[in-house]
Amino acid sequence: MGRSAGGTGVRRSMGDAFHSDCPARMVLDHVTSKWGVLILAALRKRDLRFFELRGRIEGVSEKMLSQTLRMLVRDGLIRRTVSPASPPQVSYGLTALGAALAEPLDTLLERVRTRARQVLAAQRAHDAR
Amino acid sequence: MGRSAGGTGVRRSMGDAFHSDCPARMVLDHVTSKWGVLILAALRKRDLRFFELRGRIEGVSEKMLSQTLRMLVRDGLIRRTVSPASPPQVSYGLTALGAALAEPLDTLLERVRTRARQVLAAQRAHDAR
DNA sequence: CAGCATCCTATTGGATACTG
DNA sequence: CAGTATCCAATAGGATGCTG
Repeated sequence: MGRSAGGTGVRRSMGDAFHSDCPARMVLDHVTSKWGVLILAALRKRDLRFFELRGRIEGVSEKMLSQTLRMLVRDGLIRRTVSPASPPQVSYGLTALGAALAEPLDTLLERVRTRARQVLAAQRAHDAR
Repeated sequence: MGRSAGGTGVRRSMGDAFHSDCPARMVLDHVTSKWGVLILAALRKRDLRFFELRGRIEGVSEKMLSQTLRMLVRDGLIRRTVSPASPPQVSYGLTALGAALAEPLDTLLERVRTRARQVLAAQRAHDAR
């Protein structure tokens, strides 16, 4: 059966889909979400503003950027700071909690980058049969 | 523009959606996929058979397990070994390439586990407003 | 045991347009 | 600049049933 009748109406925002039981699984999904990884890794070097993030993370839409940012801020992994100015200035940075998770993610990212070609080669070899 | 006309018929299996340009992004998505993380981390200790993986990774369906496994094998991150026996015996293990990526993933997983409660607390604090 | 095929829904996420 | 809202398409992924 499952939620054949559309569920009992629980309608949370994002990523809380079915983690009511295992919190770790929820955090993992937030953190390894398509844009979450890239955002967390990008913020390791220094705090960044919205448009800086958008520029650094290729292919992200404003919608997904703000949506993911909101989620990670709620999770306490990212801190949002607003400086009162005429052109609004908002910057995002890692909290201690966020930094602890961003570190292995950044390591992963580096390793993925240096090995992407090998994976491509493996795929071609595999498909050759 | 984009794929308004349904694309030119390119129909690959999984995860290759729109990574024709950036291989690293594709690898990242495979590796941080919902079940990919868990599979890679689970195989760090030792090789496991299909049913062992299914047992260790709570909530995974056979479909997603075999689908993700197939993808990771194609990527050259996981090695699939078949022992000829009357009840078929297939075991999965990390390749050197897979191990390099599984390590930071496992670190991430550990950190997520120990910090899940803090995230939950942050969410509650955030929602209180 | 170790899977694959089919059917179907929920979630992801892109495009576009608008706001403080 | 820093978003939000709406609409819509693609995909992830669960349920179920079958096979070597």
